[in-house]
Amino acid sequence: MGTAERKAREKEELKKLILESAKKLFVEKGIEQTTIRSIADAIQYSVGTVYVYFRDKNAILHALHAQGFTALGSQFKVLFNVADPMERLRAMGRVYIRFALENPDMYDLMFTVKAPMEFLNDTNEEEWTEGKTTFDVLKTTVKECLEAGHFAGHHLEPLSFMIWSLVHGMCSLYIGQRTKGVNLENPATIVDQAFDEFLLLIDKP
Amino acid sequence: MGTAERKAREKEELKKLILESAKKLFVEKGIEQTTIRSIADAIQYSVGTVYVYFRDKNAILHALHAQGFTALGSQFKVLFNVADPMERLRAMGRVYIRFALENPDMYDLMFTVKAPMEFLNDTNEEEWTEGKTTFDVLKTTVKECLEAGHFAGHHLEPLSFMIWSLVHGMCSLYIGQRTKGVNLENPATIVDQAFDEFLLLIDKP
DNA sequence: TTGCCTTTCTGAACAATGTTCATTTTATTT
DNA sequence: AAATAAAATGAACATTGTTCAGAAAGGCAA
Repeated sequence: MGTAERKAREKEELKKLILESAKKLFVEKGIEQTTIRSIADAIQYSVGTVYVYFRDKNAILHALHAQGFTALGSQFKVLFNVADPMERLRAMGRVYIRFALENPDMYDLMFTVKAPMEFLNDTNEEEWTEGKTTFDVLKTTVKECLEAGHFAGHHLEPLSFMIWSLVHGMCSLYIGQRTKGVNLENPATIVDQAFDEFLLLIDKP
Repeated sequence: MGTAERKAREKEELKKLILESAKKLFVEKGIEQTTIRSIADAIQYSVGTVYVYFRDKNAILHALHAQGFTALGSQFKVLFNVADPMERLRAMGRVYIRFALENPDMYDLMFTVKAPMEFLNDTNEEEWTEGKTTFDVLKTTVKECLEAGHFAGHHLEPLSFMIWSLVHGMCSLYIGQRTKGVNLENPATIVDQAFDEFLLLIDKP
């Protein structure tokens, strides 16, 4: 019987369709406008059908947030063509910042919105795989830096977390409109300027 | 006529009462449970009355967020008894982190929730006074550090923003449950450990 | 084809929320 | 005591996520 197989495929495709539609709405109109009804409207199915394929809205937002990590991760992968770990680390920072500022809503979903994490809690998942994987990429590079003699006296995990926190903090404050109090000549580049300060700090010795 | 005066005072007091009740609910039950109805219930007035004193929920949340900045600011003030600017800078970091971890919901409201900023936008306010004032306190200390010969080659504003971003990033990721991917011996102290790494970085001669 | 069963889909209905505003209640002034 | 002003009310509305009994569609055996 190829029927069961076909049905499974159709199910999978409808799930994909829901997700595509959700993503389109999310990117175009933001998280607020991405309602279950608007998704259902867009794919021309009823509200109830959406709930057949996703247990709740958190599940949809978690799936979207995972897509964000895939996108960011594939950008990071490219950077492993850079042999020098310090140079790669700098490039990762730039890429991260660019990604955040070009996709603010997606960035919010990945790193600040509660929904994706609530989904993990609700499904009793211990680990935040998406974040862990991406963080491991950073750690790998930091580790190579340490092995190359940089960051003498530092420790891998907390140092990596510190670096991540730094770039995240800048992006988070900027996207969250918390940079109004920081008066610069060119406020639009505050994040890049601050990152330069960090590079200056770690390049010193 | 002392009537008008008394009325004004009564109005002010009811406004305060609403805010106190809102804060209590906010601290005890979090932002989600702080609904207009629950506030109205708590002060034994009707829903409509709340709207007589606050244009909308954003206005209430903005007022609460301002209280948070007052609290944090008064903790910072104490630190100006520390003469050495570098030591004061370190202490500010500790105080900031402690404040964030001890008042996660308030911290969220101050630095990540959109509502307070939307209130500013809606009321056509250009500046984010609360944030600016607190950031100025940091800048003052960083400036003194620069004048004392530390951070050679750095620039005040972006350097200050970088430091703020660093501590904010750590707190933000921790509170937002994004530290699940960072496996440490003692995960509860990840923020402090990462801050130590930062201190190690800036203390290098 | 017909009738039965399973799967899929539907959309009305519910609860919770922010918000509004015509009406009522209370207070003040004349 | 009446008239006026101010303050408070709460029913009603729109919008959300969510549920679930029933309808529709699809597959399968007689």
